[in-house]
Amino acid sequence: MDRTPNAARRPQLNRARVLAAAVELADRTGIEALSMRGLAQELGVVPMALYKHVANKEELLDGMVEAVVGEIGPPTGGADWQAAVRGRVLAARAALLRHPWASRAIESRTRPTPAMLSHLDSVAGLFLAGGVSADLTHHAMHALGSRVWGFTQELFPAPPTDPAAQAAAEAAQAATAAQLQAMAAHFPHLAAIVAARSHDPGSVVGGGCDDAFEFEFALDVLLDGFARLHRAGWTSAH
Amino acid sequence: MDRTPNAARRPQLNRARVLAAAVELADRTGIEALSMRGLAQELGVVPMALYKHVANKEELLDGMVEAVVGEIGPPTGGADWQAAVRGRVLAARAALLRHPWASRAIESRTRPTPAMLSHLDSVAGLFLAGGVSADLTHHAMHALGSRVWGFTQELFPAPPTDPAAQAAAEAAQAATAAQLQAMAAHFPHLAAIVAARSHDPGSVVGGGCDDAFEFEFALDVLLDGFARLHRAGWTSAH
DNA sequence: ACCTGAACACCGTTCAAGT
DNA sequence: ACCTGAACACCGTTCAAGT
Repeated sequence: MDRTPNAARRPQLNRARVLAAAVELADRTGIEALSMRGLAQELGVVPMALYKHVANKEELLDGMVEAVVGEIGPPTGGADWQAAVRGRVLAARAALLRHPWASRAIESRTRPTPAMLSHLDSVAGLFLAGGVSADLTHHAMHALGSRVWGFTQELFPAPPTDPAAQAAAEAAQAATAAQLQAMAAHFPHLAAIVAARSHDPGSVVGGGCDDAFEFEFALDVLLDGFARLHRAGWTSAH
Repeated sequence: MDRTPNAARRPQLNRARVLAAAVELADRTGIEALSMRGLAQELGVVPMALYKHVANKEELLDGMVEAVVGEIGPPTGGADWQAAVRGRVLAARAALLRHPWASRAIESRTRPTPAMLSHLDSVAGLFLAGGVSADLTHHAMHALGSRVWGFTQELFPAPPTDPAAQAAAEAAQAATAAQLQAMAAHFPHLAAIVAARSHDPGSVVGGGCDDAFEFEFALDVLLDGFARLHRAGWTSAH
């Protein structure tokens, strides 16, 4: 058999293989470099062959997000609601850290996918199971925002997800002493708080901060705030 | 004079005119539809003419962000630090709401622009002037994240900034009764908290929530948390 | 049913040439 | 000094054709 040259060396294309290859390619080259044509080439196939398995590029990205969000796995019960939500958010973060492009892909979606809704539903369920009102849970979920996916838009601009460009950006970011002095002159308050940063004296902005610490600090401030409002019987008066 | 046909009807191109036209075009058509070629056409000029005034598209976007962040204006002093920071963040939000594409443009920057650094410096200055330690200020700024620009990645995916696509998305989002029941069956906790939303019973996800309320709710939870840590003499042990 | 080839309507950007 | 024209190396996607 092997009627076509392609079938001789490749298993038949299907949606799962297309999505897996797209995830792998994005892991390797960044989301900006991911194109239908490049993905087709990776699969040893002509670009139009992909369109039998995904309707268009938007649906490809939906499928990739679905795959990553699906990695989060089911919630582990037991703890109080504050610890349970914390654990689930950090599990989402762990999944996203494995795919640096994923936060950008999630941001670019214009509609939630089933796996996204399922994850949100499970987080909401942890609040409600802990006795938090639907009203407070609703506003708490909004306040978490993209933090329920394990990321947030950071204070300083994000480095590109393309690994090569990322290395270049980090090299460019290593500030000289002169640049540091110029910054201190123009932005004295920033210079003061940058001096108070947790780690890594080698870089000035963007790098040099402990991402995990900052993420958990903010998460805990929010969760403590929610707990306080819950204990006080808070309701939005609407 | 009027040597060229173009000079007869248009003032000479310069960086400010290019940036102003880009901002206006993005306001009207969305950031996704903004192209160097489209912008050139808007200005009655050939695409390559733009490259005398901006190095490339990235620098064009830098300039646009610079323009919007520059609209925030200088801080108003007087109040306690918590109110001062709150006011400044809401001023940033007001500027960004005038340009729906601006949050996406800020997200896409890989390096802070001078106006961005200046705004960050002014916010840091408000904390420090209120007696908050550089250490706590640093982590508080990280916790605010993109909220210092007046936006955050919301829980549900963002509608496209292109006004036409936005209208289409909203129409598609108006859920039928059947869809609502299906959602309640699959995602019971989401259904429960959506039912507790502030406003607008006509839509199910994404719409239907009071953006201003959610933004200020989260901002106040964070600011209250920072104030509490400040009063308790909190330090990160590093 | 699935893949291919050629084509269309776009991009950002370079280079050499005009005035 | 500033703008133009033609070209290059890309995009996503359509349509009609192959097997």
